Amino acid sequence: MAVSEAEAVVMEVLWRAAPRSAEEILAEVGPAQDWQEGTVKSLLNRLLKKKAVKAERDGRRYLYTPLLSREKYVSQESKGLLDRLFDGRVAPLVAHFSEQRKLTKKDVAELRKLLKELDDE
Amino acid sequence: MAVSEAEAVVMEVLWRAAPRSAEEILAEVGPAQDWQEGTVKSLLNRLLKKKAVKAERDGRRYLYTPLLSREKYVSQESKGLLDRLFDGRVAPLVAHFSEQRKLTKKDVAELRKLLKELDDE
DNA sequence: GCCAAATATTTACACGTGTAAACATAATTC
DNA sequence: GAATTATGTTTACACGTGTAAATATTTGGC
Repeated sequence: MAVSEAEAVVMEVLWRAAPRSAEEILAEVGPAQDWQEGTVKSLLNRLLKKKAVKAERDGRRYLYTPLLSREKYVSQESKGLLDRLFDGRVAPLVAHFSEQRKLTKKDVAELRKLLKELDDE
Repeated sequence: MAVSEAEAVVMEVLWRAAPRSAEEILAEVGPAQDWQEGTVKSLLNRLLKKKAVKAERDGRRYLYTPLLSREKYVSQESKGLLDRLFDGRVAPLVAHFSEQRKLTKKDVAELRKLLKELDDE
């Protein structure tokens, strides 16, 4: 089953650094999300059930570590969107952002570089 | 409230051509989705409630027309993904697909062209 | 050894979603 | 005009999600 959006917030914390305890996760995410301890615990337990994280006892608490990699998660999410909305093709996606004026100068520069590098292969 | 995934399937049909009746929508989508009539009706009613479509009577049935444009929907979805996973920036997204070898030759050619056109502005 | 603090586990609850069955109503056909 | 057909409307139900309260358990401190 898929990792939900709230669960992904917890995963992001763990992807930044792991292993971590529920308390540490709350400390990092609490301010932004305004969550209670119980909320984080529930999310962690659901992530455990989904095998997206594992837990190991550390004294009286657990430390959580991702089993699902960010790369894999990002791939799934991105591919989903691409397939659903852009017929699986990248260029139309970029064209869309271009039309929406969502390409920054930095984006354009980086895309140029990226394409150039593709040449050299 | 957001248009859900099953609802979006119905929207796609209406975006291809509208107005359309529930029956027509089912005919187009049924084979792929294996839905019953009632399912389509429910989805249409939810879309009505969300103001994503409007309905006008046509004899004994209704004809449905999108109120939410595909452009707008695609923008919302795309921006959501971009913000959640790529810090709102397009180049890293494309880099991701590049690393995953998801860029076809056609994509690359189109991206080149797109960048060239951005030059001429 | 008992209490309080820290932590985990269980249970909850409202809402959205996917999926339709059941029911209502209106028009059509015989 | 009664039965059938087409269509819409209401209700349902299981599951996931966001959010947590309630409860249980462990353990460190006295």
